[in-house]
Amino acid sequence: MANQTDPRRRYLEIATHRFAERGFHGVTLAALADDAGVSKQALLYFFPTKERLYGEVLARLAERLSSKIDDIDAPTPEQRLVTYFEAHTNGALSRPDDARLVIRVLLDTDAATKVSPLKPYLEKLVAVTRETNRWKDVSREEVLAGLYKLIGAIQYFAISTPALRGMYGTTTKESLATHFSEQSKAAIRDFVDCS
Amino acid sequence: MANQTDPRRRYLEIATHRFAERGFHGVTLAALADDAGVSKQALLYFFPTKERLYGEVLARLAERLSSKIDDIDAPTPEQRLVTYFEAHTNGALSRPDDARLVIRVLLDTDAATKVSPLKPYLEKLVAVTRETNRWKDVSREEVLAGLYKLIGAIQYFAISTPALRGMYGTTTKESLATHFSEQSKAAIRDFVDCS
DNA sequence: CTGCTTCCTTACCAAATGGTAAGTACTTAT
DNA sequence: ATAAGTACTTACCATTTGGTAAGGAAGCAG
Repeated sequence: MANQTDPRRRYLEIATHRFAERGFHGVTLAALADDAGVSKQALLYFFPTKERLYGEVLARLAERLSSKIDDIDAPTPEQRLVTYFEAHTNGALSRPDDARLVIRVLLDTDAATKVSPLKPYLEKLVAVTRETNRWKDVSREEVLAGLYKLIGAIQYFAISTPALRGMYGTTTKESLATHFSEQSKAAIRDFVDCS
Repeated sequence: MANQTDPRRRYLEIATHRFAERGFHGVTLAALADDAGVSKQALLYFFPTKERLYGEVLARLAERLSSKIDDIDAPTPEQRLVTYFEAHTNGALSRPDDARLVIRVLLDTDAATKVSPLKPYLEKLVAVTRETNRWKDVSREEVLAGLYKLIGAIQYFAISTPALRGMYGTTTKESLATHFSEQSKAAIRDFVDCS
């Protein structure tokens, strides 16, 4: 596996997990190095600064988000959307790192930031959605608002799972996740072809 | 106004804003002191550590969240819910500090954290919801999952507004907010009395 | 006037943090 | 055999960080 042979990539994966978990300011180079079992300078050999390392983590995130839309192979736009959203829901609930990173990016982005790593992903989602019959003639803004309502709920729940486990225990959290998953799938179908 | 006479409270309000904006690790005591126009030690006079200051910020947040449910005066549980959610949507979109704080708490809470400042708020929401006819005989888990879907979308959009303004400009962001607000209100009514 | 409380100041400090400099072991190409 | 590149290491450093110590001005009670 590449983890064993490509140190640069390995460090990026460790950093992705930690930044997702604790945010940019909550992570130190020393902690990352410790995670990887190397010295700080092993990281600085590949990434000149902490900011640049974080930047690469976000660039890879953007790439993953976009490619998960592109890689879907389904005959109709409607099926593409449903397939994507269901996969996204399952993925976010079982491995919430990307959802956490996305939300951290949104939290840390102020109005002065003109370029966001999330923009291509959002644009792509809007484009795919507007290929469906239901959303064909709807304004970009209205489509994006609808997408936000759907994705927002999923992302929000996904990042809450550790907190829910802490508050209610594992079994209750599992039950919540099951209910949420079902309700989300209904919402997805509703989004794609209702009314 | 109390801002002029009660320095402790004034510091708490400044801290609330900054912690919402940048997170616990993204804020330094020196920056807060600078915001307030005093020295670091002015803050440490009232709050022994940064952690305790943050703890008080979160305690006040929890108090605000709960009281916003309690303070609503409406004849039926259904109306209470609709009133609450619509006020919450408007509030979150116009002043997203609390939404940001809530999401930061969720992000920073791991499964080991048994006590969350958000728990009383969630419990209260579940209780009010289960007073309605629609949710009367539904399990707590299913109710909470439904609430999450509704609130999650609103919170997620609320914290995104600066990023959306940065990506698309003020006018598009306003248009998005209007569409989102409308769609949310429909979802609220749907949640309370549909099917 | 004195003593007490409130709210703040300057001076200081140890630890942590991001980052630089210089050197080293191992592999690969010539 | 040697030069060059890869992937590190230890040693070090300036700055920032949360926090301590000590003291002082303003208001107010006796």
